[in-house]
Amino acid sequence: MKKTNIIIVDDHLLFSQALNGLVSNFEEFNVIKVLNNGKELIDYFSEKNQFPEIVLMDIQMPFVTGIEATQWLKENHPAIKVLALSMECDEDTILKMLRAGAKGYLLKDIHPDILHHALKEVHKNGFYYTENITNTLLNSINVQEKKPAVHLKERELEFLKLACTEKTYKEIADDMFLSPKTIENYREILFDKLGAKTRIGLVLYAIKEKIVIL
Amino acid sequence: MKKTNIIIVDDHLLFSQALNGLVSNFEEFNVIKVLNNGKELIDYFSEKNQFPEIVLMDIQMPFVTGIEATQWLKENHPAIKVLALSMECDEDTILKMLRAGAKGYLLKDIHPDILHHALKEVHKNGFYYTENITNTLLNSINVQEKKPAVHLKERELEFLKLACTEKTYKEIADDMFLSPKTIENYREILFDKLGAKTRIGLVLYAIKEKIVIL
DNA sequence: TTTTAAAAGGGGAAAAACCCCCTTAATTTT
DNA sequence: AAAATTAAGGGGGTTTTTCCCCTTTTAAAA
Repeated sequence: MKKTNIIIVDDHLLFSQALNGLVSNFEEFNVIKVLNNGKELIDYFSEKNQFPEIVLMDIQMPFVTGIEATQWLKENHPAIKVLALSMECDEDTILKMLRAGAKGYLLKDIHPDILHHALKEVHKNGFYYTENITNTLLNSINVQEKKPAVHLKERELEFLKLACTEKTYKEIADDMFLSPKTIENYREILFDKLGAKTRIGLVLYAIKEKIVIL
Repeated sequence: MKKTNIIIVDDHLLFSQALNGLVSNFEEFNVIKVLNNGKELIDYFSEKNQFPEIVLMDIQMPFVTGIEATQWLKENHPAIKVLALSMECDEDTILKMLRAGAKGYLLKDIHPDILHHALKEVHKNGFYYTENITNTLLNSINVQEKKPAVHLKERELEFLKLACTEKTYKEIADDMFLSPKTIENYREILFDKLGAKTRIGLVLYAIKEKIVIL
């Protein structure tokens, strides 16, 4: 029986080697390469090398993070399935990874049997999602409890939304029937409240907090 | 043992009555009311009536749909759990319902035992999500397909990502080991390619196309 | 090998964004 | 009624961005 090929990407050598030994013992799987970071992964694929079916991907890595590498794989080798393997369990990281296209997300302290099962599932069904992940997804969809630390007033919100367009402040002032100087005031207030230093910062905040939806 | 109170909301009288009989036979549950549509549900809650723990909610209904009613419940009686019961299985409807706060989603042609199990789960854990639902959620998050009509080169992409930060072009130039004037070139090229007029436009494009993930 | 195209860099100027500190009027709090 | 807060507006400055048109270097194609 042909084994399913796997690549491991992790910058902790000790861990990645241990993982290598572990996975190599699973009879259905075969580790064809162990890489140290996302950069190496991209390099590996850029050369004409043997392609894996599954990549076991760490998240925090130097140069190119697991999130970026996963995104790159999604765009360049969409058939390859990424199973994230991380020590982070914060919602934000999980979501970013899933959005980047990961087919599963495991914590590093799980039992080897779980890993084995997850690998088989990913190979068979194309994904493996634990209850934990499902909950995270649902939390992210049921926004409600996400309390913005800062409370924005109506007019500030209005300005913020307009700041997320290509209008100049002068044009925004016209739209809001205010003087450009007043708009400058709103800008400074929001810089302060949101911890931004430039208009780009305002835009990033507004999108992140879903104040504007793209 | 105190039974868990349930309200059924469905405009198909034949079905809602049959469901009533069915659920009333589950020993842990008790149907306290059968309503015909979302409007009646809101009215019911607006009077001082006995509150249920769980609402079995149909989706397409006249006057106020199941989605609207669920949203209303989330805002006004967040402790009450909604289990959606529908004939629709299209992704969009499921997502809307989940976003409105439904704790589960079942198709009407399931086996009564599944309904029983789902009700117990919802009561115990607060939710019941089938694999189908999980997949829908993930599909909605992995919206891959839409390839940008424009092809961006590696370096342009790199610049674009950096443009989505609060760095000045000068700082971006340093990061990319290029002269600020070269960066200006990239900017102009991207303005042209992406139809942007300002840096804000670049940011909006990059986020929309998931070139940067927030 | 010439031609062509892409990548990198530049001058100069206008517009927009950013910064700090300040005033006035209205509203709210105390 | 006095004090504090908020909304609106401003002066005058620096920095950054935007714009247009141009040169050099490098790489690829004919």
